[in-house]
Amino acid sequence: MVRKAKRGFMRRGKILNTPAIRRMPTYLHKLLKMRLEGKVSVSSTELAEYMNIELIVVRKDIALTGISGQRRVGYDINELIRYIKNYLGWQDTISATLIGAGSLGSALLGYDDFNHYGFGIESVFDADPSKIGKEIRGREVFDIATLESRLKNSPPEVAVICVSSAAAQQVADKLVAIGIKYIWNFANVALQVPPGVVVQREVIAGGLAMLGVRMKLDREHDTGVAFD
Amino acid sequence: MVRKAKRGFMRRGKILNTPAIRRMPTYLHKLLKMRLEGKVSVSSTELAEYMNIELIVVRKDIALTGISGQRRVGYDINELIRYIKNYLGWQDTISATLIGAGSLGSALLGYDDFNHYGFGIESVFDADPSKIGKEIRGREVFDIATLESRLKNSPPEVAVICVSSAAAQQVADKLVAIGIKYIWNFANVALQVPPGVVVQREVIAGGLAMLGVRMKLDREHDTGVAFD
DNA sequence: TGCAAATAGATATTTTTTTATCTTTTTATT
DNA sequence: AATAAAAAGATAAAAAAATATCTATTTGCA
Repeated sequence: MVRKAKRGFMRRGKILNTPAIRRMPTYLHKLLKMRLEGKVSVSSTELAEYMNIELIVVRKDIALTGISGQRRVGYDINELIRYIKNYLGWQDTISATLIGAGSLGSALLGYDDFNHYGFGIESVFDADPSKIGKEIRGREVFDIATLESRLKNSPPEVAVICVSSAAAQQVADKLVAIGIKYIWNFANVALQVPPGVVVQREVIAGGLAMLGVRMKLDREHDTGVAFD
Repeated sequence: MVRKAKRGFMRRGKILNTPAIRRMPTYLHKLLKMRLEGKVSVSSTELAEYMNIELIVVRKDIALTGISGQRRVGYDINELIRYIKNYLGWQDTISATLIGAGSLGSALLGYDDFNHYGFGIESVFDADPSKIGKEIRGREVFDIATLESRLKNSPPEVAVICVSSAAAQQVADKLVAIGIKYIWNFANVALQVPPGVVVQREVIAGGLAMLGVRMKLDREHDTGVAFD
């Protein structure tokens, strides 16, 4: 029996497969490594074994990128790298600024894969006088008070927030003010931003939550249930 | 991991609602803050507005914890905190060791919320001679060569891997050898571990992938589609 | 008192994601 | 050349997650 929805659904056109998108960098990392090792093709079986996930998931994910493989052989590694990057919008370099030069910010600056992913952090800001003017991983740390004047003329596409949760909203407001539309937020707060501004939030403790639940389940009775 | 059902299907006794579990720490963080501010009850409406997600999602998530709310009022904050912690298996302290005292490891050591979440990093190991013996965030860094002798008698429940991707598998092998069953892996590799050992992997670039896809979609045609 | 509004709780439906199964192609082997 | 096996590709089904809708309860207020 069909019951008519009052206002119907906004069809999204099936564009954002979140879990699949999140798996892509892992494929990419492995593929880049395989390419360095001189390999030229890869099967979904191989990737599934590496990732410890079901073969069919890998095939579906790869299909999302639109690539064609060769039966009985697999996919051309170079081509697959290109297709994944393209699917993720990583074909050209994404310009970024980092706000917060603490240990997390420093870790991100040192994250080698960003080079391969075309993610370029071009400037670093902090409010801590003991950090301003110093270099972190080869980049000068600017006073956050100068953020507007330094960036407003050609703001980067993305801002990465690595400040304390107490300071994050204030930082976000500044970023919005200079026209930044994409924020990657590592602070432990849900930022309030105007419509049109996209916030991608990283909740570090999310993984700990998964671990906790799994430990609890194991304690209760051991099951062979897979989880991610 | 290979779960082969020739025909029909296997019923999973337990359900793991991954997205819901990952949202829990965010609720928890907000609730802890509200409690500090002296609030005693909270409605799902309030939490939904804070999180920028649908009200009904919040209600479903809260229902998972098994708490009962009061109609027209909401949930008792203290009680909800307790229920969420319990749902996540965070009611007692989880003992942990950290391998890798670089900037990411340091960031985790400084992550205040872990205290509230009952996650206790009790020891820190590194292979870098320039770090061994030094203190990081008040903790002495031990030589990873001493990992076995120091931990084998009473291994912590969880090990956090914050070493380079090149070293991660080797570290994981050591951890498995001393009987650690839960690994929280921040290195950019899929670790190979024996059955029974649980690896929770944090893929930092996953969020960047989401951002990239969103930017691409916006470029192609501006839509008002929400995403996470 | 009675009504409106806010909210939890329950149920139903839709959409998304994962998993299963079937089909085709290609390669290696006998 | 025939055959078997490995892999992609296609289709179908099931499970998981999100969303919509309905119901009951409580509170504040006219």
